[in-house]
Amino acid sequence: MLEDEYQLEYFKSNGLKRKICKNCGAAFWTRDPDNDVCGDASCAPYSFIGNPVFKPHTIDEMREAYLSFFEKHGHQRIDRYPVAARWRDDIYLTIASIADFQPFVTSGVVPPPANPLTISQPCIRLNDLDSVGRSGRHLTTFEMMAHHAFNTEKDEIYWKDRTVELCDLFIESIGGNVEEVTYKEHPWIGGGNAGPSVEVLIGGLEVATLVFMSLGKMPNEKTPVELEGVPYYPIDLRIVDTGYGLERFVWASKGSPTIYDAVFPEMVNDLMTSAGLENLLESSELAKILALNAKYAGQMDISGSNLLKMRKKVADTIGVGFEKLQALMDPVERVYAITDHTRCLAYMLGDCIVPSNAHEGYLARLVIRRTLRMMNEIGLEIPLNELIDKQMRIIGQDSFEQDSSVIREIINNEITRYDQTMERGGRIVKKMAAAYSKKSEPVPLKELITLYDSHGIPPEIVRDIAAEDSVEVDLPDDFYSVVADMHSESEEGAKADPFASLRMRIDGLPPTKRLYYEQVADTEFDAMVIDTFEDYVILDQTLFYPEGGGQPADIGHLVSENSMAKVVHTFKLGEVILHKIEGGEIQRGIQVKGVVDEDFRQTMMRHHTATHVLLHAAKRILGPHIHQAGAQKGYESSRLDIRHFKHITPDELKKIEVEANRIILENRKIVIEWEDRTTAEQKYGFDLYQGGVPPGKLIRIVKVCGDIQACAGTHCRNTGEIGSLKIIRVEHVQDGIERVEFAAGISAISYMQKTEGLLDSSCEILSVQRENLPSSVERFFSDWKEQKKEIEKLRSELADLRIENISSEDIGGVQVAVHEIDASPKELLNIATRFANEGGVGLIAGGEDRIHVVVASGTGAVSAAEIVAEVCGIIGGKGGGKPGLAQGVGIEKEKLPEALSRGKNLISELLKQN
RNA sequence: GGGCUGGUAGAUCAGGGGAAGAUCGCUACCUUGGCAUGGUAGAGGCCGCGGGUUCAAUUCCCGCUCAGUCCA
Repeated sequence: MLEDEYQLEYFKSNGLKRKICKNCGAAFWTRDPDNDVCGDASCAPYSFIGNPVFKPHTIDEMREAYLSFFEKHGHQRIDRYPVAARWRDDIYLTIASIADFQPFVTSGVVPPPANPLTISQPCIRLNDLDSVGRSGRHLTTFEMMAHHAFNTEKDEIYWKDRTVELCDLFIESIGGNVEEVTYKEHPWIGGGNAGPSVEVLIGGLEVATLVFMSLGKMPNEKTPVELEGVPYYPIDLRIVDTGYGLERFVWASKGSPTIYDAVFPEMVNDLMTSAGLENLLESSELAKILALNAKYAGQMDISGSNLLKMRKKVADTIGVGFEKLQALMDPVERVYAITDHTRCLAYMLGDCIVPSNAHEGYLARLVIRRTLRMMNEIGLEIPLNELIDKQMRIIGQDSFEQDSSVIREIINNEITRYDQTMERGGRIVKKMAAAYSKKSEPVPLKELITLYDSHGIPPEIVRDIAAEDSVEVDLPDDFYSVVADMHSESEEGAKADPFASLRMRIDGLPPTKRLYYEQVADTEFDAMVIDTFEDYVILDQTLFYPEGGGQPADIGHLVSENSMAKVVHTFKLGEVILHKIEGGEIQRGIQVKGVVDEDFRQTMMRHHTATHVLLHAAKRILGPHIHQAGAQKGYESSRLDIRHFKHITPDELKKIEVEANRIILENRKIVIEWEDRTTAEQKYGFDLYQGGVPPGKLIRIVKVCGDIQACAGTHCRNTGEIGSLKIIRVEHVQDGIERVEFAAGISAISYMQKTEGLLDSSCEILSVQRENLPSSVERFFSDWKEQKKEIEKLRSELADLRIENISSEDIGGVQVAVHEIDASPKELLNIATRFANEGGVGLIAGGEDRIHVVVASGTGAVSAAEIVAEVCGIIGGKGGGKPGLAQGVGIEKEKLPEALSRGKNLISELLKQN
């Protein structure tokens, strides 16, 4: 394993000794010769509560103390990243400071923004949602203060000794005593990487983790280390990945009973008062309970049913009844959780997450709904909006991109929606409860799962509603895990890299020179064939744009002296561009002329630039929160997905279209520059990465009329070249994401021509002018409806008239009518039924090509279905129905008389039998 | 991205392979001095869209779409 990795010179020269914890057997380092436990809460209970281990700091003071400490020690301070990890496709939320630098910096593709650096990164983790508010220490949102150093063989910044030294120094700088600190050995594994790591513990609390990322799963020539049975290989880039829990430092500096009191003193106070719990705040009893609670919670995992166990333990220790304790703690815990959740929401919404039913938007909705439910449970009257607003003010309004008025609107939308869901849910539950009440059975687990999974009604609410009808509910403690398990069953493994063999093949080839950036207007170029295999050709340089950034690959031709090949696809693997060809013979080493399909390329360019223009226009019309959520260019049309919290109205769409075309008419110059990544990020912010995060130290910045993005696509030289932009439709792809489909340039014209074609052909059918089409269609539709009704009425009258002329005979006291009548199926039915209604039997048939047969029987003695089957069988068809009414069809008209008389005989036989 | 619900009258929903239903609301009339109410009659439906199976589809199957919801 990694034992040797912890034999630090720093430890030895500063008098730290390696010991084995007598409780858990883990190795740790300490200055205290009498200390024989590792210092983790499970081995050494919290001792800092009521007895702070640092000088008191508020959140802001502690953060500043940390960042300026590391600045003083040669680190560059970096602004925080958004909590929505939009530069990652594997996670939705920023869960650690190092997440900011994954994957490109940590894999060595992109240099870090500064080296070494320090940052305080707000992180959101929803894994322990249930423990938040209860354990005294769990939070959904926390700031991970960190310093990172990225070491390569050429450029060694610092490694383990210096990291631990800095940790000691920092602790001292805030008034901590390093004699009380233990460093616990704790090999770290995560996300394909691994390395030694130490946990920094003081007063029973883990306040920081120092990770030394130095191993990776990818095999290389170096000797691997085995961790948990998996070999890990030393990697070139060794990263100091530290994480100091800001909130925990503040907590340890105040020694309050819970982390919430330390971090949100003002919020907790206000909420307690609003919830009518203000007198509790004074009580020393509560403080004692909370401290005890936090202490035990530190020692055990309180998820699931463990929470109850813990509460019983607390109740026993202080000699209070379990029920009483529960009643006391419930509202307090809710207050804590609400305090935490509203800060979480402030960050989520402030960083432009829009609630939705998918992706990170769903997580925001989840937190909103939890918060609303808890607010409801303790009868908080303050609107959720105000709480979030207040959190944003405490954090500092400038830290957020999103406008607070937009957040207000979003929250109000969510509340309405939640109310609707609950109302709908209430009805469903009521109905279900009634059903089980009748059976006098409890509502089974299966129903609860359906209610939650498909209708969003939490089982607790089902229980409460069902209780009103005194129906029990079969609700296990681990309900949510049961649901989670059910979902995880259908997961699939990751797909294999489809290009693995190609990658091997092109390994060692030089990067292809990309001409398409410099020679934007050109479509022809000369190149040397560097390699060719299967259908692929690799050139030393190319004008063909490879698929990427939502822009499809260029197509065209490669021409050699004696052959011509069609280029059907172009794509990039690493730095090498591959051309897929059809037909023709292209050999390695020869010179070729490349010809890019001009019309295709120009259309792509227009569509690409138009995408930027459209985004900017949407931002102007809808508000500053508009972000790109995805984009795809095409030949006939392209689409742009934008984040917005409600449907775009037709009126807004028109305005956006006009605005976009205005920008085109202004013929604004498009500026494209390569800039240093770090400076660009500082200058323009993370809005740069709306279309994804490109790798590289230098990034290509595209500026279109105030819209600034890192973009690798090909663009027009000025907005006028787009020609025109026509919005085709807006589609609601998922909650919080609207997809705008549009066409630019000639494609826009083609689209309009196509639409006009539809209009014209419709007009032609009705023989009306275009401007009269809507009114004509309306008239036709309402006429159609009216006439339909009129026809039905007339038919029924006709049937009335006809029936008077239709004879029936008395068979065994029953009126039987058998006739062929030329009428529609519906009318036949009408006539037949009239006989049945008076206790008789009607067998009526009619029609030309398809002969419909209807039998209606008003007597139990004759089964209509039986008669119809028989009659239809004779005329080569089928039929059936119920005993009282049956229908069928047949095609052999010449046999109808025979069939009818057979039917009549059958009826009389049946009647006589009776 | 995946799973699960659902789309039927203005609203809330029932039904289910053989003539589209209930409740509330709406309109008119009756009861009353007037109102609440009670009674009677009536208007109001491409049973989400497109395809398939079937003699017959609102109902079964497939695709789409819209809405809801849970999970990653």
